[in-house]
Amino acid sequence: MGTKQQITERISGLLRESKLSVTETRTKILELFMKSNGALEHSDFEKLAGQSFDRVTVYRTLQTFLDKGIIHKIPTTDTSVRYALCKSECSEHHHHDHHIHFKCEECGNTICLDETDVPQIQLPKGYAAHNVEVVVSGVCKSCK
Amino acid sequence: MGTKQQITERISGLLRESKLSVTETRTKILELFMKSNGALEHSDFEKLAGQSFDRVTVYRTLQTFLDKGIIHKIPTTDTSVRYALCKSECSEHHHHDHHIHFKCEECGNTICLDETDVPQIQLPKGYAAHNVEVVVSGVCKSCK
DNA sequence: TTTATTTTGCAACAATGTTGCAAAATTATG
DNA sequence: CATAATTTTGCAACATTGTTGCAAAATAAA
Ligand SMILES: [Zn+2]
Ligand SMILES: [Zn+2]
Ligand SMILES: [Zn+2]
Ligand SMILES: [Zn+2]
Repeated sequence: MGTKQQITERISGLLRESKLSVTETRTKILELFMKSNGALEHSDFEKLAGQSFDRVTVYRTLQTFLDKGIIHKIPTTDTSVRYALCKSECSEHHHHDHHIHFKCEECGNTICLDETDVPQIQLPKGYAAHNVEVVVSGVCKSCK
Repeated sequence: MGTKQQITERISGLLRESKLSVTETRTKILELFMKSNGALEHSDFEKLAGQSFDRVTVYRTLQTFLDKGIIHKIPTTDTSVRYALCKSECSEHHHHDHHIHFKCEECGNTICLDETDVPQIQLPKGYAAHNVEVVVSGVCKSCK
């Protein structure tokens, strides 16, 4: 992972590449993403940081990161929305997250399985697929 | 589909099989599901019926139908939750919805593709899969 | 019909998400 | 570095969504 100093510089670079001002909140939120090994949901940010963020700022920050292709959303069957860091291939107008997601029923953690490709889906005639989202639930490595 | 009379009787039967009282609200909500060819989200119910339901009753009704295996949830990347009727194989303690879902980017409609099986997913070592959710987005038959 | 049980609707509340705007922070410029 | 231009933040106020307790109403059982 590197030293705290190196991470901070990596984050600054990432923000500047996306033409975003380097601010304290954005830096801290990206740090949280990098430290956590899973997806985060909105309520996590206000807790995880110890310090409490302004809710509005968090909403706006996440939206900005989505727009810039820094993070992506993971579908759920509850009302929460989960977010995870994108890989470097994602950019402002194009997400390239060709991986599936796994949600552990034990620990509740949701992770990106970057090495697992999304499957080909044979749709009925007349349907055109642009994007395929796969979320597998079960028991993860650590909880087994 | 059958006459209105037949549908009402079918609904009564369904409710009684699930050991639920046959009430006006439950009947109307099930009618909406049967009439609509796609998934419904919470806000749909209060509009679609013309008449306005009590919000609390709708929440409780949907939760009851979920518990009894009458409807299932469909994952989304926004905060809304979508629901669709289960096939007859689903029961109180076991859902058997082995199909994928399709969300049209044009009309916004979400439908169950009952004839399309969920794919086999090869997970990394150490992960156990219990359930696989697939949501394909694109352009549907009608919008093509 | 009467009684027992379940369901509903209301009120009150809690949680989540949005908007406008002035103050603060960051970045660009000379 | 100092100043100006731009972007971001935090607050207030509001809107939407979801939850709980409880008495009244509806349904089912006797
Ligand atoms: Zn786990
Ligand atoms: Zn991911
Ligand atoms: Zn369509
Ligand atoms: Zn379905």
